Amino acid sequence: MRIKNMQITEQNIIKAAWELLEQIGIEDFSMRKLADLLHIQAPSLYWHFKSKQSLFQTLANEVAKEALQSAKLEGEWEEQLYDFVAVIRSVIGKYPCSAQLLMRTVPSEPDYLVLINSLLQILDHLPVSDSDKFSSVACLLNYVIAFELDKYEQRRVNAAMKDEGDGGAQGVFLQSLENLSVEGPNVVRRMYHDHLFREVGSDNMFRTGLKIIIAGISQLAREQQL
Amino acid sequence: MRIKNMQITEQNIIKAAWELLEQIGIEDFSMRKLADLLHIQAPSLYWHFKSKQSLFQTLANEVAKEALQSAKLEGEWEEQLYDFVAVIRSVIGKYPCSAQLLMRTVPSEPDYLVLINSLLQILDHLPVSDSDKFSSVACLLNYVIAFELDKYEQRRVNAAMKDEGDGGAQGVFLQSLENLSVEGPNVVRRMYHDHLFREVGSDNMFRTGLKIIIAGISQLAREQQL
DNA sequence: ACCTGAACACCGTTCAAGT
DNA sequence: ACCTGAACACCGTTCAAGT
Repeated sequence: MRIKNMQITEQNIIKAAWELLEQIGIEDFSMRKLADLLHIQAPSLYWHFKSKQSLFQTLANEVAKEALQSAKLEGEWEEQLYDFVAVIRSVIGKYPCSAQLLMRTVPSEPDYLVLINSLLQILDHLPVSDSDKFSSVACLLNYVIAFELDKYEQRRVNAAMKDEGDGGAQGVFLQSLENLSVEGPNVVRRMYHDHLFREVGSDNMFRTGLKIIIAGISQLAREQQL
Repeated sequence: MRIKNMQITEQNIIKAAWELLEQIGIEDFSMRKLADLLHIQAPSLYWHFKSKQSLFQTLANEVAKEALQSAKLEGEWEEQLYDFVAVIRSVIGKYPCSAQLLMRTVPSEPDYLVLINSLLQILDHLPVSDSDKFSSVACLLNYVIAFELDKYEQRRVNAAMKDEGDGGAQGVFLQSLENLSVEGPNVVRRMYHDHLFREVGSDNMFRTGLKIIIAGISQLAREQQL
């Protein structure tokens, strides 16, 4: 007996799934817990989605869809690319665990394909081979997904190390940081002491990486033109 | 009773783990199956490794260690970077599922830190901020890991779609490819028809992406110098 | 020091049966 | 058409007990 006789539809399964991802993360996400949240039994979910994987695919596709809707394509191709990827990032930031979902999803869902197509369109007039365009788009997409993934991992690790003493993972990390047997300067340690690790996932770092890739694509086009 | 009285050591647990990853992939990897392969009971593994995650961390660290050993640092910084990342890629290709292992591992293991340090050292003399150096290295590392990950996914999906008719995932994919409701040219479809998707994971694509990022870093340094 | 047996608290998924 | 109960074949991990 369901509370308030609420209808179980694909749409509110999806809504509950986002909620659950928000609450417990993707590692602990289970079909049983999702069913609990909806006040139904776990096997019922399988009438609406043929597997957990296909539910995840649907969620990933929703992210792609929203990114597409939020995109505004204006200005030069560099600007278009920059803004589009920034939009993708903000959408990934909005939906919990969406970077992981996109990462483990093969881009076969329709909206994901349209997203890739839109990125390819921006580059289509550049004087480079199709193969190079493809590489460029893959590079950009991987970048934004991996960036948000790292951020998530960083937060998770920080949270886990929060209440530990010197014997914990934090202590081990600091120790190996100090004792790195490297020839030449211990650059990592220097950066750690400059609190640079706190910047992981920051807007500033995001922009830098994105600028690197776009400048690289630009250079590729320049070389072809000769 | 173990065959041939073989000693169970961390080293041969690790060896067996690589074997198991090779045989069944990371999705189906389990501590019980690993124990079977070693002819011991699953709980015995927990005397040597405190968790599955820590075993995976150790494996990831081995990959970093080998990449470090294989690296030869010669030439200009662009060349050093290019060669180093290429070496990392070849090592990832050698160890089964190592891209996934690196992806889900936070770089706290010593050799992984040394690896990052080595990459940072290559950039250390460039006239850019520490933050930019850090972004650059993160960009490169994410690139090579994501590249090999995509390749693995692509193979997995292709294998799964192998023996399916029009009704299967392949049919669905082709259909949505044809029917993409896009404004402007369907670039994705064009590329598919040019067999460009088969190139995913190719050496050629790898080089292109790597060149893009390194050219981008180069540009960053040039801008700072003014 | 190193290993096992039994158990705990979970999974994803299937399927006959219910309404 | 949509949902449930019971079950299958698994997981990771703990822990008292054995040698």
